[in-house]
Amino acid sequence: MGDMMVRTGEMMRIGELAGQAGVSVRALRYYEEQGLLTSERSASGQRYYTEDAVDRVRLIQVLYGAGLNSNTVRDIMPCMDSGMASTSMLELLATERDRIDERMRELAETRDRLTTVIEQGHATRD
Amino acid sequence: MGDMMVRTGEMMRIGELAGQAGVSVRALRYYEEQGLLTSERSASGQRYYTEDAVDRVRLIQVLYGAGLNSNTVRDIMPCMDSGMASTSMLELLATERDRIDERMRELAETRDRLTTVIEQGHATRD
DNA sequence: GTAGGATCTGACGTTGACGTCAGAGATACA
DNA sequence: TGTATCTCTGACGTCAACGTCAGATCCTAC
Repeated sequence: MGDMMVRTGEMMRIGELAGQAGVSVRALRYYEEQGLLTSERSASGQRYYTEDAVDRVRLIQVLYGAGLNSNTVRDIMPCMDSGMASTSMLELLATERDRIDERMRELAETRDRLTTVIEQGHATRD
Repeated sequence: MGDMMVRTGEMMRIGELAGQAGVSVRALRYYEEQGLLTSERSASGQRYYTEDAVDRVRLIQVLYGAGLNSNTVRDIMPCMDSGMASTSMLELLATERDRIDERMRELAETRDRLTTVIEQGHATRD
């Protein structure tokens, strides 16, 4: 069965992809379920991935980390790959970027607030 | 019963606090449950708050927004109020501040990545 | 004193990105 | 050929910060 696959030697199975990308096997299945990641299947249904899936998974993680949800990630993944985007895509991208900027401003404010308390605390400790 | 309360005139009930602080009534009860917010109770069990509860609730929101959980917020609230902190508190504060800094770095990276794609998209559209 | 809104205490529901488990088939290696 | 490990598909569990609902109680205004 294995030799019926094309380019088997160059491909990896889900466990190795999980290891290389630093996520769980469950997460990879979830990404596929959400339409964020595709895989070739062997005749018996086993998933096989090419090397570039590693970067793709890492990108998914990064976008999730920035607070985007599955739907948004699915929408913008194509133009992250291709570098091409329609006008509406560009708007979406800009919206998300602005959201991230706003989030960073909030975080900066909170950090400054913490810093103030820390400095006060050090000053009080004399 | 009402005239058994002290300083009733200066205090507000939960609905008004929710309105002034911009959160839900349910959220305020949850904060109390988590030990983040206290209230005086009337003989019949109604919650009453002073004006400064508004700022306290907003601070809770800000800290939640920065990704801190209830336990951490409960731990650092005292020194946010008093400006005084023990050595271990200062460490906790610094840890959280560093976490926020790290988070901001991640966000900046993602934002730059989105910006690159946006600029590529605009360039392609000629 | 009574209608109507505000508040009370449980207690179950929600959401998203997975974790975890069960049972069965697939693969790799001695 | 055996067997240890990996992978498969459901499907239910988790966690945090609340949302929502029920039924009872409270407060305010007329």
